[in-house]
Amino acid sequence: MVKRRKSKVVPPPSTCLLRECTRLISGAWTADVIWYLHEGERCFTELQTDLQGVSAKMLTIRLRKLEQDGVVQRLTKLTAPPTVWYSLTSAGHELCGALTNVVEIAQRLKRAQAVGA
Amino acid sequence: MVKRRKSKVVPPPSTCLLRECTRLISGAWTADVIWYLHEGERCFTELQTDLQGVSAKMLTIRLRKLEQDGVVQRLTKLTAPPTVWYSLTSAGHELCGALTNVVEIAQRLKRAQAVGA
DNA sequence: CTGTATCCTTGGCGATACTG
DNA sequence: CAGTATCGCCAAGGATACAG
Repeated sequence: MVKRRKSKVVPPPSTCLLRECTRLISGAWTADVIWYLHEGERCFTELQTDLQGVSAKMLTIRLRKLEQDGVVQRLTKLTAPPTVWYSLTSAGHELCGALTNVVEIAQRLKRAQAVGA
Repeated sequence: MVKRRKSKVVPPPSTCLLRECTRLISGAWTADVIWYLHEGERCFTELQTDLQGVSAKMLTIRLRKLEQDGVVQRLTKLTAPPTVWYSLTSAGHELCGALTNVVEIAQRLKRAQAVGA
């Protein structure tokens, strides 16, 4: 059953250019995954440790989405206990760099706020 | 009543540096507000029109938060029907620039994805 | 080890009505 | 015009258990 009250799930494409793009880094843990992957190749449990508090479910979802978006690469190594390694693509590294700029500005704003208030 | 089951609202400050920063641009319409404000000073209803679909409540919340974060400025003009003008601070413009970089990368990734799939 | 499936809670956000 | 207050829905995401 669809159950639409008015017209909820309406994606007006005009103003959504930005939203489509911010969707790339939206969601809990997304930025964190990119951040920790920037430090180098990591396997699943390592990431889960790094992100301290993320559930396996969310980590999987985020990694799948980022892989699909071309931000991270998945590499299965057929070792005795098979492990999977994740790393950033070149675009992923670029994205991380751009994100870093945002973070810097955010930090500066936070400091300014702390001084001001 | 606080009602904690395990230890839900735990804000471990170590890994949360990034989250604190991404929090700045998180939430529906936040990026859009910054985006449209970048084009110049806008009043409340103009923004509401620009953002096509935002409720007054959310717009107010976003503007208040962005103002509090030092991203936007609020200026009340005591005209006959009093109007309020919003604009980006200098930091806000920087933030918008940084966001633009992210958007560019996101667009490129989207094109690559369209080609690849 | 690396996930996947299910259940359940929380709060983000839309809708609506009211105020100065 | 520029908000504020209240209600309610729904989806994001945490917890847990299970699978390859």
